[in-house]
Amino acid sequence: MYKPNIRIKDIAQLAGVSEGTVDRVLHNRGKVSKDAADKVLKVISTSEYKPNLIARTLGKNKAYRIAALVPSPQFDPYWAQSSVGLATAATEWIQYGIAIEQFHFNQHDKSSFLKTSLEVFHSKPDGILAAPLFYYAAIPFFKVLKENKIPYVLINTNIPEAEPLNFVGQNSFQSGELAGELLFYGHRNPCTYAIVHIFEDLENSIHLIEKEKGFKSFFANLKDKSNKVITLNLSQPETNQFEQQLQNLLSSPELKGIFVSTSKAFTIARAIESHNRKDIRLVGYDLIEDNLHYLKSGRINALINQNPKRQALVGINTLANYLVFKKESTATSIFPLEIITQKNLASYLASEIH
Amino acid sequence: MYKPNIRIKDIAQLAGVSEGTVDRVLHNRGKVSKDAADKVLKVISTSEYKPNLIARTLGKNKAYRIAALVPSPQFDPYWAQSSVGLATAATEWIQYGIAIEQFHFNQHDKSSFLKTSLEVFHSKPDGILAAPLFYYAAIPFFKVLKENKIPYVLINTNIPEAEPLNFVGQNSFQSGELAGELLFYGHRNPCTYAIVHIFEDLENSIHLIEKEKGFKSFFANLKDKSNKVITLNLSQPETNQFEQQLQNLLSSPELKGIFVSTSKAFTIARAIESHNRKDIRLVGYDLIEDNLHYLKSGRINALINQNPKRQALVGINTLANYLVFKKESTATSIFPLEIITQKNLASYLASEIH
DNA sequence: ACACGGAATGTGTGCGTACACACTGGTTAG
DNA sequence: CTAACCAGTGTGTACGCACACATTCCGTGT
Repeated sequence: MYKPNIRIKDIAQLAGVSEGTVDRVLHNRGKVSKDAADKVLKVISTSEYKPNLIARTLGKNKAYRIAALVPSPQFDPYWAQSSVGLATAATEWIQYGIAIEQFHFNQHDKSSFLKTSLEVFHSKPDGILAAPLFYYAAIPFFKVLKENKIPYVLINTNIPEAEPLNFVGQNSFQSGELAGELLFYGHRNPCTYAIVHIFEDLENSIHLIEKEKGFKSFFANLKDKSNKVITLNLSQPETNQFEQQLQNLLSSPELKGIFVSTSKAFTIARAIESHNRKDIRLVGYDLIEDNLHYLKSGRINALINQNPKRQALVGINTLANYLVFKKESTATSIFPLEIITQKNLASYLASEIH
Repeated sequence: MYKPNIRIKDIAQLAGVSEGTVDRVLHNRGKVSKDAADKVLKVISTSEYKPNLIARTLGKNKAYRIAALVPSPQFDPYWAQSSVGLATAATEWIQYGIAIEQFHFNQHDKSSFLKTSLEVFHSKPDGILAAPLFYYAAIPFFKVLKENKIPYVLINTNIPEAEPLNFVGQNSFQSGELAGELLFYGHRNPCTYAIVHIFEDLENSIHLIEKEKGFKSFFANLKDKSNKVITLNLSQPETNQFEQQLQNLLSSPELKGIFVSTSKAFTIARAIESHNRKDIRLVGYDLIEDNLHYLKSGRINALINQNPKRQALVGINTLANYLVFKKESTATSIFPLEIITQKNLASYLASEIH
């Protein structure tokens, strides 16, 4: 059975006022007497009015611009995938008059982030999607946005005090716990497990610190407390210092598991291979090509998928829904911690959004 | 930069005819002189006209009815989740004039499926979403639908020869392989692994057979061929026969892993507990309450999430997009094989669609 | 008493498409 | 010779909402 939706015209008739008044009440445009507003609200509360989104969009016919403040896709496959997500979102929303412009910054350079964020602001967009990799540097930026009433959505790294329209990403603490579980699963004897950060500005990278906490927490909560967990901050890959640090790490026979906190697990995989340490398990992040190679060969045991593409997509979707349809969003879109192994990799690659 | 789309009005102007004539040409309604048609076609060919879907839909203002042919949600938590997905989709699409009606059948009774499918057909829906659990019984049904040009989408179980608009579900073979991997991971010595079907009409359940094949294939492809794989078709749970069969199975000390092919892993978890076999790993399907209990306690080691809710949602989305916006879909929407463990369960439960 | 201002309310138009309907000019039947 | 017909063409309106603009109403100041 089909129940036609109630329209503004119907509400106006039921409340005994004009369509214009109903419209003002619905959109809080003011200039309505309490008497009239009450009548309208009464009808609305008993009638489950749902605006026809089709008509609304057609009526508006306004062009919105969304700016995306993200690391440059050229130098990091992770952010390349994110960028693809943005492009995908762009094609989906273009018919609703939404244009998405990407602004890229150097993910290892705080000043580049600051400079690009200024550019974003000066372009006066209607909404912003940002990956605020530099925690403390980003806070004033969002304060300004708030003052200028420009809505913004965060991906990848959360900054709760920035109070974004939405945060899209994973729970980093739980992610670290999961990494612990994946490395530990099936082991019986006490061993050493390492968490490795690679060339990161840790002070600004709250989410990496959280991963580390979760990782340590996993082992601390085991009944058997005899496992050892060590932390390592590595230098830039392909430098002498980097090789030296790995040399030290991999010479320990007790070491049975390495957790890489970013998408750079493949660099460690290479080192493990050249040291011929088949007994060491390796867990890292993300379905980027270099990682997949080692996942397939078994040298990486599991990857946790952060799904950068979908993060970008969902982020844009919230923003666009907010702008076009005035749909409020939930405060956070927490993504599941997807475990990728040899045998379910194909299914992830085959699914449309992975 | 924003490039406004060319409209019918613009084409009419460029071709020097009226909007009505352009409309007739666009829709092949005839009653157009060759002269006028040529002018219009010429303009169209050089202008990349894209109809505004919003305006088209608003103009049509047609109500569509989608029928969902799925197992009854009352007797199975898995299908309850699927049903929730349908309800969610319904609220999203109602504003586009799409109504979704659910038709439930008894998942253990082929004749119930046939009877309900007839009801669906007689309700003359504009589109159908079906979970064709009874493979061979379903084929003629889809043949009739094809003849009547009623579009349909399949979820859960694929019937390739039915040529649906879309199939939404997982690759069952890979799913079985993954189960093997999850049970095997970390084991060194040869053991016995069992795949267990619970109270299913196997002959009609192609997807369960596929899971079994995948499971066996995993062990067959290992270098070490000394593992043993056994298959078991159990009776209805909570019967004497069921308990007896489990008694036999669990008395084998070599048995180290059990893979339950459906969402009923919790029934096996109970049995393992009462037999006190801590050395047996257990892998099953789906985030239903009884399973979660045992996953949290560690009695179930991992669950593969089939995501019935999202399957229903995506299925309806393809159908609705096809009906409302004439958007063609991809032939299949393969879902990733999501691995759920103790440590990433929370993240799945927290994410909006799980 | 009248003009004025501002709040409250009503009316009308555009968005782009689809389709019903009206109109035109030329042919044909009565 | 007029009426009927018809292909070809143009016009107008509905779809439901948003928003600009027009109108009404009432109180206040002169």
